Amino acid sequence: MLGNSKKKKPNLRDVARTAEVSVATVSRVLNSPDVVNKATRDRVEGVIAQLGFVRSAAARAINSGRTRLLGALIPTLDSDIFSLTVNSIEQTLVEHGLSLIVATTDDDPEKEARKAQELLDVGVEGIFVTGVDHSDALNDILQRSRVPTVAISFYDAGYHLPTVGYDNRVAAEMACAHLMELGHARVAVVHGPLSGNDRTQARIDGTRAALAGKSCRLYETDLSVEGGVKAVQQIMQDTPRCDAIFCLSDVMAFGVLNELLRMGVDVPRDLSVISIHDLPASEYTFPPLTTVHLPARQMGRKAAESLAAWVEHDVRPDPVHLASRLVVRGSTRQRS
Amino acid sequence: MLGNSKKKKPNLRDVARTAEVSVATVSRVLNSPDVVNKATRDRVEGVIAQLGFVRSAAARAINSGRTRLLGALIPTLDSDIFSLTVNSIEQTLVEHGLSLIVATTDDDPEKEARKAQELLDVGVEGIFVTGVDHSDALNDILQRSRVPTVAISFYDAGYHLPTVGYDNRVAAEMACAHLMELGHARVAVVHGPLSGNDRTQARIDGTRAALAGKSCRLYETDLSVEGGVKAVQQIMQDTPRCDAIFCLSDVMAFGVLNELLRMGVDVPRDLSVISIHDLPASEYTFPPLTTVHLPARQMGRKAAESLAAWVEHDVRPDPVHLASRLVVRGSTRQRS
DNA sequence: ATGAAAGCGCTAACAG
DNA sequence: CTGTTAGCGCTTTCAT
Repeated sequence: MLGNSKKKKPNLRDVARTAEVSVATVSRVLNSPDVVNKATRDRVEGVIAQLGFVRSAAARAINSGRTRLLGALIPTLDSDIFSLTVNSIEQTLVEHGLSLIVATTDDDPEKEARKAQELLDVGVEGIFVTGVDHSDALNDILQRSRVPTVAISFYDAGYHLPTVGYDNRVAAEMACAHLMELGHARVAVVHGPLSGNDRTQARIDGTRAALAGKSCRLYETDLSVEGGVKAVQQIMQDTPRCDAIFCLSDVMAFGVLNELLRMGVDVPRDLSVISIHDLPASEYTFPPLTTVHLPARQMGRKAAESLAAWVEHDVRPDPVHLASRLVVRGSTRQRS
Repeated sequence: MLGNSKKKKPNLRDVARTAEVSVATVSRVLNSPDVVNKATRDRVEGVIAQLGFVRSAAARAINSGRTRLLGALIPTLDSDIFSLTVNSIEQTLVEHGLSLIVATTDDDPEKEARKAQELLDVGVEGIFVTGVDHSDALNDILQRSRVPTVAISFYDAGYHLPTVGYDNRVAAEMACAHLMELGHARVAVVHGPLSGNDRTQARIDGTRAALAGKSCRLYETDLSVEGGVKAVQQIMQDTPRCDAIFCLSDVMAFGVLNELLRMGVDVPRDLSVISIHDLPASEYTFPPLTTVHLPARQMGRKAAESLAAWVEHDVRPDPVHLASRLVVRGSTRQRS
């Protein structure tokens, strides 16, 4: 119980005084201990421990010009869609001695711009943004601050910021190709909200292109398990005779699968279900979900490495394309 | 395109110089605009915009002694278990003008202590820790830094830190009580790793107490959907005649339900399945999962409000108990 | 209403 | 090896 509860936090000078050395010496035992006489060092370290001294991050930052803080603008952490990636980003950044501030945007461009400014205000040295479709406000803020920024979840080599992500359009095309191979002609496409979500838009574009000529009907719903459930109810009412349901995200597919089960529709006998994402749970649904694998964790790692390098060594990273691949499991089968 | 790409970031002095005023005036237009002559203010604001000046967070922090940064030590963001809470914490903190740094610990006490130190090093003013069982190292660090800290996911009024959470033991008891009401006597308990996880331990304690006298067998597995799948395989081999499976977290229950389905075991006819958590997906499993609702989002909000108040107004918050409640859905039924 | 100047806590020359 | 001292960028009296 050394807690001098009431006293203010001790600073470098306090330590120096009670250790009877100069502030420079204290600073040295903190930053390059080996340069300091063992005896003095021990004494100083003793005092530091005794006083419970902690260097002020602010003061360090002001001198070094570095905060070692990075910020991430993420739509939401409310589903596995982004939290896997954020988890991976954080773990990778630690290896570089960097910390991560998360800011959720709910796919609202205005909120995104506001939070970007807040991130800059707290002094982040780099930012992760999600997707490539942003408000002018955000682009302005990013441009004038000149803070290294990488865009994730979307690969686009021509984008003005380095992107680290997958080709959402191609992912959709892969799923559609599989559906067509299986002979499915009438497909219901279940997707989340379009506003502020370029990933969804790209997937829809890919779907439209791949399914050209076939009967394809779009169902917009919440990007959630519940959204999938609702979509199925709608679909069975509108298009009971479709061959397949294509969900633009596994999260909705979970709801679709379960609701179909509840309704007594046999997947894949009566209907194929396919999706995009391949979340950890997708391998264990009933039936196991056929889906296009998007390497969310790997994306987090790559993005973190790219931004870390940019921030640390001032090298603007090249865009990184992460290949997606179709994982055929039990929820799709040849049309009978 | 005002981007003087090569130049260094402008500072207060630069602004003052080009606006032909003193630094004090610039500082004023930034902090108390109304005190400054409209004309001067406009001019200064113009220069600020023109130069793309952004105040240094570090310098502000050094003066105010505030960083407006909070840190959260979270086991993982790899499942909905904590990401819902983190999402909610972040959203609440924004309302208080605070930012959140996330640090994942993988339920590893050592890593937790290390990350706590890192959080302090970057200057957080407050910390969220998960659970109440921590290494001495962490407790030391927390104590000497005297940084406001609240513990979440676990309610314990007697803990040395304010807790905001549920009574994990009671949650388990509620589930068991339901099972007993239904006449189930042989239950298989599926739980995640115990090491470093006091929530799990408390739930097991509650289970043991509530099920005293009944046949109850424990199955430890990964805290994941896959973990649930594996556990079922084990259970069906060991204890094929059990009446019920009690999962200590919904995440595992998802796997249990799906694997049972795959095996052709009818839930709830052949077997009841019950769990703890009530994640967004739990309402839509097949059959819908009977589970003890843990208000994860509300916990995030409460915890954030508590810590924000502590940090801002120096009022140590009281512990907050969040009631859990049994949500009976379709996965349990009277033993026949 | 505005300016001059003294710090805030620390790092980094530069001397000894 | 250790001390002196000049900043870092900004806020904040205290004058004017």
